[in-house]
Amino acid sequence: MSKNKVISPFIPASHKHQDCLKAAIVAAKSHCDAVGISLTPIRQRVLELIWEDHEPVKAYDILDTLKQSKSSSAPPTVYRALDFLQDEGLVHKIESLNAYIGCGNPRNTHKGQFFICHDCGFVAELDDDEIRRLFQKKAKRFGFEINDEIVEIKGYCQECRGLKE
Amino acid sequence: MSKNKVISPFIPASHKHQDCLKAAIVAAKSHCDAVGISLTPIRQRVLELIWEDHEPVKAYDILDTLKQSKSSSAPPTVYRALDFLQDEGLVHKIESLNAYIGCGNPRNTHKGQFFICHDCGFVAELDDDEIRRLFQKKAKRFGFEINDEIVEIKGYCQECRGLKE
DNA sequence: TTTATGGTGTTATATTATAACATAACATCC
DNA sequence: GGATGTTATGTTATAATATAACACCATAAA
Repeated sequence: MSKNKVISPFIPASHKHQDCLKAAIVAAKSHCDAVGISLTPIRQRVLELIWEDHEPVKAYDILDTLKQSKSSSAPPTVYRALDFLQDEGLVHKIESLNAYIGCGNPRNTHKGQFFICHDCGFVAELDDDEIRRLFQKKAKRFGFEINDEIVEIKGYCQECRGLKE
Repeated sequence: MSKNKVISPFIPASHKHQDCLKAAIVAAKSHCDAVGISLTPIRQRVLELIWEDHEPVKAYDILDTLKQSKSSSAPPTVYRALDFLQDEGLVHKIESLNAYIGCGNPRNTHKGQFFICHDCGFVAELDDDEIRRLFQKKAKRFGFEINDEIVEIKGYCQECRGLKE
């Protein structure tokens, strides 16, 4: 089966984001139930904070927020939750920003392709086999066996480009 | 003009690396001369250290080496040199490794696509328009304007795959 | 009841990168 | 020649990101 999915599109800043967040939590819960692992309160809270917006979130920003309600929070609190969420495909790290973004399509293995707007910070995620096939084609030429891919494309989303005109 | 260049291929570990290093320094000097900027001793030394190998090099490893011959070296010494070298396209940062790799094809603007071997650490660099065109095609669908791309593909090079059999 | 296991608490530290200000060396130009 | 500008470097401090190591506690399995 070939995937050319848009996992997270760019959506108008005006959208009702509460729905995105709720859907993400529901999906996360059902994923964890299905796999038999536990979305503990800390992990769920971290995931919620990451889904506060469609922008990548920094680990220490998460920590600052956690501390407000739970003074025992420390860097390992956040990084452990992030590790868990990343392992489960609920969150991806944007390497070039040292920041973390929610994924609405939890599957253990996939790595997305990210489009990141410089202006609004929104991130769109694709899960696109056409891109992967092209990488495979390139790799094959010199006998390289791919097992991980990082694709982070920066620029300006449609909405922000409109504002600039 | 369409580019489908292999900027740095995977080459046998047995190759005569001194030649790679020399060529890189010559290319860097002529680039800097042409552009009218100065490859100072510090900058050249940092570039040489990065070209010690075809593996990405960490900033603080560079610093440790610099300190051996020049005790005044400090983090800014290295990061300033790295900034200069990156601006000139002489060095690229591998975001997912927080490490820096030499580029034998200095041009101010380009960003390569990197293939990184998990085993030997070698990095191959492409400068490939077919990949860029595919990104453009994807971006166009949702009105995204690309101005920067990060592509870091991990896996196993031919030589290391051979060793594993 | 013991023994694993998974999750969290806690302290400390490692790693990566930048801010801010001072100084030096050299060029230009009145 | 002296003022000024520019580029590069020196120096100290600190910010930002991430992990190590060990203690503790609950719950499940044996």
